[in-house]
Amino acid sequence: MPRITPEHREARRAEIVAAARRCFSRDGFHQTSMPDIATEAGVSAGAPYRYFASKEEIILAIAGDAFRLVFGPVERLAATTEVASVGDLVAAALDALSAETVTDAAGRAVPVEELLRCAVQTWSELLRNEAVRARAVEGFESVRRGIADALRRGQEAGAVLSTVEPERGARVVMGLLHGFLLQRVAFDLTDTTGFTDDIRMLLEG
Amino acid sequence: MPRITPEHREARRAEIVAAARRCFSRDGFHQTSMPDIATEAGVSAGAPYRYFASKEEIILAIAGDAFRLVFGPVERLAATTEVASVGDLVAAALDALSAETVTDAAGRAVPVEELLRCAVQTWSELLRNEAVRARAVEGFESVRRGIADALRRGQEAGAVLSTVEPERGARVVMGLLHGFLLQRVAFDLTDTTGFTDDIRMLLEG
Amino acid sequence: MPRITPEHREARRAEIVAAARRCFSRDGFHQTSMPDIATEAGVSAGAPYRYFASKEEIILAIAGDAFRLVFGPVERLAATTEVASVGDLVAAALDALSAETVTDAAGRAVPVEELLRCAVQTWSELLRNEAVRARAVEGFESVRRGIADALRRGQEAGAVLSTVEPERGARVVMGLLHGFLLQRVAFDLTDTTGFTDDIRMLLEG
Amino acid sequence: MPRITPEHREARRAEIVAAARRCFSRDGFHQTSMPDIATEAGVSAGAPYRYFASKEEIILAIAGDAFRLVFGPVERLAATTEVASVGDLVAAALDALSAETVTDAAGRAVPVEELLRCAVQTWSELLRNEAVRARAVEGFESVRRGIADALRRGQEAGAVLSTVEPERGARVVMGLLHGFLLQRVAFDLTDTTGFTDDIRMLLEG
DNA sequence: CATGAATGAGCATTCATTCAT
DNA sequence: TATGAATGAATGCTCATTCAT
Repeated sequence: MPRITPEHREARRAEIVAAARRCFSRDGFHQTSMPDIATEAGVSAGAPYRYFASKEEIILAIAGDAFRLVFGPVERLAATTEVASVGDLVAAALDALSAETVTDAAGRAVPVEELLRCAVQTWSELLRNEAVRARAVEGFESVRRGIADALRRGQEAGAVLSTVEPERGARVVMGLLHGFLLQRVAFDLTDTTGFTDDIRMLLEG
Repeated sequence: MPRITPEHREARRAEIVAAARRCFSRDGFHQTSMPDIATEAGVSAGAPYRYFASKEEIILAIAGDAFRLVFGPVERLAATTEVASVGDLVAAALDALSAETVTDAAGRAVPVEELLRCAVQTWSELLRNEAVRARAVEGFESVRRGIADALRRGQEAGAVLSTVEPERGARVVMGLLHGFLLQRVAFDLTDTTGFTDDIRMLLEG
Repeated sequence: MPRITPEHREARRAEIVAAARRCFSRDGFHQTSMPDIATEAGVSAGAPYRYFASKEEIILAIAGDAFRLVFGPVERLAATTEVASVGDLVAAALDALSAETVTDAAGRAVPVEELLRCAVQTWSELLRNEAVRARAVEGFESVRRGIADALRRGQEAGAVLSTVEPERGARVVMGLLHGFLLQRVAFDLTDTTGFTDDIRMLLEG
Repeated sequence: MPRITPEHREARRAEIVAAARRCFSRDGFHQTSMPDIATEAGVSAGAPYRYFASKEEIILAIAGDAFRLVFGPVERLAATTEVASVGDLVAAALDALSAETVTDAAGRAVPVEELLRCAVQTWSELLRNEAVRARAVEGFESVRRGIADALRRGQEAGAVLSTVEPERGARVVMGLLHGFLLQRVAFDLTDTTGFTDDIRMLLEG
């Protein structure tokens, strides 16, 4: 019989992840030391190792979150939204990405800004870390499939041109979303509405 | 009087940069040590310090190259191309990004793949390195201006909708280019033609 | 009044010692962690500390066992055997050391192989651990005295040369026993009979 | 062209080995930290890593020395001595082991006491370190062969019983030598002459 | 009594950088 | 100039031990 409840354990783990996310967001994966994370979490130097076998596992957990949480609203939207034009779809997705926080599986609010800063670093990491890459690709494909479905439904409803191939069209939409995210987090271009309007303009004339 | 000619010195510097680029592309900025770079360049451990004050300066040099060289062809294209539709512009840009190598200021061929892998890492780096950020923003704005000009010329020629605001429209085009580059280098989606066709389809119906 | 009986307590302690012995034999004193021992014993991480104040105390207990148990049969033999030649004595001792298991004070069977592997490590340990040294010396001297007595009885019976000084002759016999044990456990030379025959040959011509 | 001569490099390496030997002899392999070794050698914490890839490599080097140097005189003796009785052979060997120092390949004097204390620890180490074991077995077999040869020559000269099988007789002699070394270093029994006399007495009546 | 979570000092190792030659 | 040996601070990680429950 454990001395702490599974809930407590889960909460402690979440605190460490949150601390790591703050550190990574602020200083980067490689400029953050394990003692930094422990200090930020207010625990001892050894404590994180009771929840993660290595620093890489923490990075992996956060890389997974970055994709899952950031694109969670987009996926839900793509699955449920009324059939709409491509412009509507992109606009709705960017809108979903513009919240201050998103909610994780346990209902905790996670700052989108932190997640995005970690997500960009994940792109570097997946270049030579197979575990990170696998998680990123899985997240990417999941969102892409969701968007492709939405495009398909749009075509059935006549709101999307039937000449667009949904799978490939979804790739272009993903490109726009990633492109926007990069501009927002790395180049401080945070004007979502303007970007959305411009896309509509280009797409719909 | 110098014991080595400026040309020799410049060539030696370029060798070190090229070695660093190979290492960074293969192993990442932070998994590459200065001795690694020296070894890859076939010089002594101290040699790089005669050309760069620190590892950060090498990263900075390569970050600058990554943006300048990758987007150089796009800029030239935006400046010189016959006025065209937005689809044409994007297609031409992606086409330019699909070469095996680009040529640096001294006429040396530089593998695009290496540059792109460094560029993605630069996005991480600029999050907390002001010097890298400055260089990246400078490159970004330069390309964006070029594209905006091209859009303006397109509007004058009637090939681009006059309702598009060139500066902001250029931002969307940059988003598409970055989104494509990320997919190519991080998610192995290398089908340029398909991507281009899909963009055209979405843009032009 | 205790919640567990002394018997239970003693049994639990013996389990921990046995687990530690297996770990030490397999991985060495210093490559075995306290959690390793607890896991091997199937108890909690804190449990060993209710029976031993420190890891060193466990090592000490096992060091004592190593000498006491390994040489127990030799001592009994030296005390009880019919007077015999030196060759007989050594042969009988090596024979006693060749059993699969020996029996501890509480009647538990303990694998000789494990004890020997711990004994060899004890030789290292006693070089700088006074407590271990004391226990080892005590065991050594006890066995040596037993062998000296046997030699004395042999001399009285005319089976051992009267010119042999028993105390010092016993030291040579101990050297042979230790030398054999080392060869067996460290150099995989397990041919007891051959070794015995050769000793006889050398001793008795 | 190296900045230090190979001689200087070799000397530096030898200093580090000597420092490690002192530390290991005093505190044991596992109680000695790499910083301890560096401090003892009067060099920086990183310096040993320019000569040895890891702590294990230092242990390995010293394990090799322990066997080679300690038994070097014995091997030379076995190879060159006038044919003699087994008692003479053992006596000469123990005599050779009783010097204060032995000389390594480069002519440096190495304290025998230190080597022996390291040798005893090597017996522990070889139980679970294949590299150490290989080196130890190689040294053991080499000496044993030398002793077997000496026995064979003794038999030819009529000084050793022809019924003794040299290879196996050599094993008994090795047992006596190891047994003596253990007593000397671990049990403070340093009286070589007494031990020798007793062996003679037992062997030759 | 027993548990196992938590601690925090300690360790092996790396690496950016310096500087005597 | 160029070399490469040396430095030493910093890092990821382990583990003996404690103690609240």
